[in-house]
Amino acid sequence: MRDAELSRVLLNWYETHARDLPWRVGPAARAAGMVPDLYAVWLSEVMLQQTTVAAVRDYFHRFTARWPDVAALASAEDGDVMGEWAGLGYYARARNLLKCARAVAGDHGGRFPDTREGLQALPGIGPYTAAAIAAIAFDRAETVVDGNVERVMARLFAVETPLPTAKPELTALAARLTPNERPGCHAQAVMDLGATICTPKSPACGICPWMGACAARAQGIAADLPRKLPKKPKPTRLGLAYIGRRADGAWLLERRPERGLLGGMLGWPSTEWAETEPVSAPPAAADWRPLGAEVRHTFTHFHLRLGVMVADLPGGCTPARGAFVDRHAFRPSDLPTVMRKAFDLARGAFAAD
DNA sequence: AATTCGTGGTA
DNA sequence: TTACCAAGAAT
Repeated sequence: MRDAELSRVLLNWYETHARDLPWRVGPAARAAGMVPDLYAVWLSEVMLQQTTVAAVRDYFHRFTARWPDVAALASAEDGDVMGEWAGLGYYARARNLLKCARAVAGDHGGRFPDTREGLQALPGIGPYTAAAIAAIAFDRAETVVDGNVERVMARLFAVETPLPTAKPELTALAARLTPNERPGCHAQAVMDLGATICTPKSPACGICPWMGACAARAQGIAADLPRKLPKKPKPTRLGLAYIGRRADGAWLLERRPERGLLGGMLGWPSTEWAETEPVSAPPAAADWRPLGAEVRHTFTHFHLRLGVMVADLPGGCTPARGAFVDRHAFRPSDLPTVMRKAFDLARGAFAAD
């Protein structure tokens, strides 16, 4: 099958199998002249970086309900945006989201650039996201290469070179298939194919529109591709978190530094997380007592075993670190997951109010 | 160029 | 329980 033929077959499949997503204008509506909302496309693409559709859905609805457009988001408080992002992970995305919104509102007259190059100059928009927005929102013939596309191309053309070495080769193959007609639908079609048919494990080759053309399928190695370089083992780090409540019910919390792990997020004051036994570092003088249990949490590159210390803090308490958050202002949902897990473990240790 | 950066679902 | 994986970007 020629490249143009492959693209046509895929687009036909997409007409009837496109997933219905909140931020998407489907192929029928698009053919009728509907255009996706640029803000929705940008927001969803950033949220979808290394994140599943299922995890993104509710966050997308909450963000768009609270901040309906880029101007509203640009005017938001940092802490509100970080709190709304809490639990979704990769928090640099939220910091860059705000930087990007403010750059668009301030430097670009409230309009996103309409080219891949212009988009990629913005914070948090890399090669994938720039191409995706250009293709989906502006219907430009840009080649979108995400994990789905890499997998689909590796199988369709039986590329046995392991990732990430194979990335340039897979990008070139994907570019070959990018049509000048309806490139936005094409980009979403390849990704939908990867997400629903050409899945990482046990791909549904039997119902794949590209079954007849797939080289890996012909060789019986579809499920073995793409090959990947072995990854490094994750070490285990140890730490202690301090969860303190003042007599009036206020909680002692700390805004984490902008850079690094959980950067910009609210959290419990804590020791360093290292592979050695943590050195005690209570944020305020009090009778800290250990909980009987610890939080186990796995980050991208290490496992964490987080011990939890709790204390009732006196009314006139002046902490060395962190600040008190009023009991009514504190929302556990503002915390990143590891901190919320610690709170869930500890809350029973405090007297009910 | 290699590291860093989250989380929840799944086998 | 463990390891793998997902619409990657920044440094």
